[in-house]
Amino acid sequence: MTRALTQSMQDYVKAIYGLTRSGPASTNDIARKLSVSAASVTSMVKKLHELKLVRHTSYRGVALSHAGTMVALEILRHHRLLELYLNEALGYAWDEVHAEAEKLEHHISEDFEDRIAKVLGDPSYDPHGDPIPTKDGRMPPTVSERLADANINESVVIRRVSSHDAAMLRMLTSHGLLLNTTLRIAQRDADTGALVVQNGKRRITLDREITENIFIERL
Amino acid sequence: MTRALTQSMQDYVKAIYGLTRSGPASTNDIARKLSVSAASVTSMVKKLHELKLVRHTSYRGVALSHAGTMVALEILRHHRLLELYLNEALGYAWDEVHAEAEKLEHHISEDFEDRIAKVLGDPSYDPHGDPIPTKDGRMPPTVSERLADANINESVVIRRVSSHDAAMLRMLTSHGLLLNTTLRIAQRDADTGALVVQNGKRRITLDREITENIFIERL
DNA sequence: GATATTTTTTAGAGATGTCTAAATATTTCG
DNA sequence: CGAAATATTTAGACATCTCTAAAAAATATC
Repeated sequence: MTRALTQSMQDYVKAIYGLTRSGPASTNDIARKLSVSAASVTSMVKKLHELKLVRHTSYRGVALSHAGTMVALEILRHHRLLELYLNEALGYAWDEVHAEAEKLEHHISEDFEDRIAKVLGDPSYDPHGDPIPTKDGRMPPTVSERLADANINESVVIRRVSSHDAAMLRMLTSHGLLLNTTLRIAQRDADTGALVVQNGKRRITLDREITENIFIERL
Repeated sequence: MTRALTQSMQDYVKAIYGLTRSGPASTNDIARKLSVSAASVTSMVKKLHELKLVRHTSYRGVALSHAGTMVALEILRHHRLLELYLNEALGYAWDEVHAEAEKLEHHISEDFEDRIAKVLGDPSYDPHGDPIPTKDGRMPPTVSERLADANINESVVIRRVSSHDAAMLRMLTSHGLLLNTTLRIAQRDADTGALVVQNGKRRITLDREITENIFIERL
């Protein structure tokens, strides 16, 4: 902890982390993700650059520095530990945890973080199957294959649903598509990419937007 | 919930609540309690007055309106439920709960409040023995007799320690002076008002500042 | 390759909540 | 009672984070 970052700064760092999985983030991307104007992003990015949390060249996009990445991972650890805690200790459903964790993540102490981690048995994954960064900034391994890319007739297990869209999560729940559910790919719509999957006796059609956010393990 | 109050407004409302147990609060009192300048208080009080949360006449002190009191009680409910939750569910000591609850109280949802209340069995008292306001703004009964006013040779039970001073709470812990501990008043220093109390085999001297914050039940 | 479109940045302003310094009101006390 | 001390308010400034509008740079299109 070099110095206290404002909540706003933390939100930007977190947003940039999420947007730079593959290459630098544009000003517009960040603005869209945070629902602020592009001008606001430019000015905040300038501040983060001065704090050495991001690298930025005008008109060329933004990337986190090592220090910035560490900050992002710490926030992500808070967020995902909270999600799991809300789920396991307080009975929140997986579609409810995100919003509450979002509000709390900036306000818990290191001590609180340590205590809930301990109560949870030092967990590696949150209720969506997303990895919880360790205290020293390492990321537990995760499956990276998308349901969208599975083959017809293949059997797969849902290991991660990387979405904060509560409506989508509830829809999956209603069809019995939870973490660790095994399903078989029945058919694929050549035009839209939508998949029909077989979950036990149920057949469910999932459009591409959904199948791209579901990560699987092949059987 | 008429509208969202800023955290700062909530802090002022809470401070005013705590200062108006007996008569209106002065600008200076509020400034001292919140560690801000008197000028800041004047300007914030003006805003709270416009929101109809306080009554204020220039140079004459501030009091909460009914609406303001309801806001204060809701914040207090959050705070004390959190304190108890931290204590019971996460193993925080009674001297550690205040600081953490202080940070979280503004950021939990109604849903979170309801869930921890339920887990705790809808409790009426926090780890210091302070009453937890009900959801509809009623205050559970509390003892109001101070240890400071107990008589020599009287036996009393500690029912409430209304202090956020962690050092004082740790000192009490170290002498075995916890909630529901029975003790006997051995002697009183006529000058300073300090009491010597007998807790089992231990004799402990408590100065007036402390005995005024310990509330008791007479036996 | 010049022009049009899109993206990003700069400039300047507004809201919030804080401050200090100065002015004004109230209270205390000789 | 009137002067001194204290308390409160006003005035004006500053930091943070946001915005819109306009300018500048980069990219796309004909």
